[in-house]
Amino acid sequence: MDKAYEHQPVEQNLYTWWERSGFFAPRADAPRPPFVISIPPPNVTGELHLGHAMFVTIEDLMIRWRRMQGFQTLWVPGTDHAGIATQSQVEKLLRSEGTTREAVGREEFLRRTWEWKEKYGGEIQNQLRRLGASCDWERERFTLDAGLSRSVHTAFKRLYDDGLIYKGTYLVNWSPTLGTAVSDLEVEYETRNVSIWYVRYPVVPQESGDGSQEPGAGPFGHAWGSGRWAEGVTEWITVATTRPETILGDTAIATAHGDERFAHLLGRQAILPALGRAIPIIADEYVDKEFGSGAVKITPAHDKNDYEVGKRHGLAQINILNRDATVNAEGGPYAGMDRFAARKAMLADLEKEGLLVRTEPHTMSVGISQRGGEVIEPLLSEQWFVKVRPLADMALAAVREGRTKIIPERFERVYYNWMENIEDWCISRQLWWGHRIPVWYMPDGTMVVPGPDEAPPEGATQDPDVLDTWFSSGIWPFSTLGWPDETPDLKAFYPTSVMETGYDIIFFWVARMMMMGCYLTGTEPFHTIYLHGLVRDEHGRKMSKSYGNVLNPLEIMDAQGTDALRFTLATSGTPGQDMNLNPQRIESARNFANKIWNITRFVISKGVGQAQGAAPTNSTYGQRLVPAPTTLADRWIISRYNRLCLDVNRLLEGYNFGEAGRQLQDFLWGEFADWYVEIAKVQLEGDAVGADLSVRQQTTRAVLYTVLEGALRLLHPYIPYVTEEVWQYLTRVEGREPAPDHSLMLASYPTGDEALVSDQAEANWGLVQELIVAIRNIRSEYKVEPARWVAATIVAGERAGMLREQAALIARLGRVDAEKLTIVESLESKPGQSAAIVIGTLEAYLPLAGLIDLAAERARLAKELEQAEADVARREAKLANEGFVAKAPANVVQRERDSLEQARAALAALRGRLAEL
RNA sequence: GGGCGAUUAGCUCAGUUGGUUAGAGCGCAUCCUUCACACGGAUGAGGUCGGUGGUUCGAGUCCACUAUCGCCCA
Repeated sequence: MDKAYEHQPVEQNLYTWWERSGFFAPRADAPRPPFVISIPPPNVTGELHLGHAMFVTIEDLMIRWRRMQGFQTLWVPGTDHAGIATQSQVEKLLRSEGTTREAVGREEFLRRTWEWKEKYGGEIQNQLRRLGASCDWERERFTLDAGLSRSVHTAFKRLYDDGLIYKGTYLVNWSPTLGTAVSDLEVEYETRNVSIWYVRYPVVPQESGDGSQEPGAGPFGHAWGSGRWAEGVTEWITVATTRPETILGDTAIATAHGDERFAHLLGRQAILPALGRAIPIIADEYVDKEFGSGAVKITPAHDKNDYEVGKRHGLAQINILNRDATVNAEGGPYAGMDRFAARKAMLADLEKEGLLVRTEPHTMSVGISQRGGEVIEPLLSEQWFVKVRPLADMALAAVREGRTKIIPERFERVYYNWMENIEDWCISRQLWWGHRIPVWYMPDGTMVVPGPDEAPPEGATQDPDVLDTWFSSGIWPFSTLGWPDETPDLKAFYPTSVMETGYDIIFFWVARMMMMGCYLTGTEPFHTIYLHGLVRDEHGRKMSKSYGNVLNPLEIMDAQGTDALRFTLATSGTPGQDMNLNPQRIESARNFANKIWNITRFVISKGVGQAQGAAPTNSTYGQRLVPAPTTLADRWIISRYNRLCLDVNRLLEGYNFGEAGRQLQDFLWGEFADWYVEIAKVQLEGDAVGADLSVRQQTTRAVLYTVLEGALRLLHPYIPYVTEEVWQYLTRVEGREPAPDHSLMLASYPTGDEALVSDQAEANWGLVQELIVAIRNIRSEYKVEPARWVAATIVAGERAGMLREQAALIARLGRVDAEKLTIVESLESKPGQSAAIVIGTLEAYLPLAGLIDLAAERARLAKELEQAEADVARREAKLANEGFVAKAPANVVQRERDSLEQARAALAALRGRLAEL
């Protein structure tokens, strides 16, 4: 083994070996309970980012842990066709070739997109492999593959036949640059500083009938743009609007009920600027008297609220925009202009005609396309919708009744709130890349929805639109297992166990899977939803290319290793909480991998492992450890190890992956390496070999082996590569070919044994540790050269016997000369020129002739005395409190009494010592 | 407008049902190239746990209010 761990040569070899050996596939060799995860499918042409690294880390952690526990684990991988994202990429490519998708036609466009997918799709899968993902690649799926397309078709047909899918003309969110409708979820809202314009409309004089005019002409016949359009008008009504161009689509002006300012105008008509159309002045509950001028223009085809008002009053819906957001023929003089150009032109004309009363600054929430970033246009168009209420009710019940749990729990409320207020889901997209809506139209316009295995009728044409990508993602947990067919996989692995993903797609994806799963399969698609937080930069900023603070997981893996990245992601945060990723933490995690490497090097160098001829798989402490009396230190580390096993299992069961990982690191580094390895060096001393090893030496080796090997198992789900690599070194027997399945990832996960946890061993060794640290502290404070072995006298009362047994360790680890270490029950006269240590009832003296400055020693002890006094006072007060003694649990009170006793002893000892000096 | 989260050491974060002296990593100071590891070891400094009030024998932890920052929904 090299001196330092080099991840580069290790990772790819191990992964290839694991994958080729079929370790990732569920094992059918014995009846085992299943544990199943469907991967959140990344965009097929996407590139790995930290969000992917995050989900792979957590999901692989769960999968490897459950696999080692003996579950029949299946992690289904796959990719998503990502309609808009992929189509945009290919359109960009076409543009660079000077053409467009419309120009090349649908068939050619799809051919090009598949070509694109073949070229760039697949990269992401290899990147997931680099992360160590132990998913079953044999079962990999793609949302647009034949099987899944059939599932999508089946789902559509079922919902359609059940009356849960309908087509209709409604106001939808329109993305002009993408040229498609998007769902409510795909619109983000941004508060913007805009202007609000007050525009006055002429009111039709009472005597002039219906007020109809020549198109475009003002009330007295002057043309729009003449500057005289409003000449002669005597009565006006002023509205406030942020979108003057939509005046072209106005079909009413509304005021609040009972607003006296407008009472006399109700029932009369106003004349639309530019178009000269007469529109009614009405009253509606929607209008807020206090807002703007108190009167609002109503444009039912271009605003959600206006749409509702329009429906209440039977107003016409006039669509003034084309699909590219240019003004259509309804816009009269503005036809052909872009929506924003039309706004400018309209404002200029209003000004010219004297209709623009004033302009005020205004803040409002603007709908932005999540994908393209442009302003979303509410547009009236014919689309397909899912009637979600019945589905949502089933999905709600599944969580309410506890059949599906959400972790962290607080997201359950978010889920309820959304499900309860859900609106119908617009599922049609005016795109080409995706599942084409399986509806055909006969020449007479009749709709036909054949099943997936039926041919569409002769002469029928298929609906041109495709389905929202989330529609196919919504059935992912079961479509990937073969649904609607009752395949063996579906029977064995559905419903799945855990859905693990970021909380940012709880509505987009998780909620939709719940709805679709509950409805189409009659059961909740997973029992647990675990939501992780978002990865941000070290100062909590969102990572973005424009900001330049993006960390690339591939670069991190190259530089620090996959384990370093995984361990950092797994242990830096808590469930559901955003994580500020500090690159220094990744470095620490890299160092941890190196530490593991070197601990193993040490253990192996001591002849543990190969030389023992160990048969390690399924080794446990009970079977492996030489059944001989062990030292206190052995009992201590064995106790700590077993406690760790119990704690880690408990934490993992509770999805506390971070805490479990941190405890593993603390144990392996802070206890095993920092203490037990040093202890082992002492316990292994002597030149015996082979059968001549003393029992103590054999036991030490067994403990080293057992604890390290167990810790590697515990850590494997976190850092699979380094643990597997060193485990191979540790467990392989020289000259013997390992079994083909000799892999840490298939070893059993340690459970821990309560019987081996010893509070007494931990307390006793704890005291020894404290004593050693105190000796080192004195050495450090008095600047004793490291090479100098000091003398020490320890006064330990009834614990003298226990400490005497540890004399060799105290001497070595505290750098005390073993010849000059005395441990006594009590001491008549205390040494003079020496530094004193007081730990409860235990005292120790280090004669440091020539180094002790009496004044300094007095000051040092005085400081400790001060602390001891405060300690005693605090405990006395606590125990003097009747409420505490009466109400606190007995063990807590007893512990307090014991501590007080110790503190008093320390106080007395310190006072005595100070008096002597 | 409704809801959620965060606020703990210089920085990034832990702290599981309330119970000894609140922890880690990085950074900092002093020392150590002792035969597993300088990607290391030893020792240490550093925090009135955002604020106020409450519940309790006891609050970083529970409750109320509040400040700041962030997010979600409308």
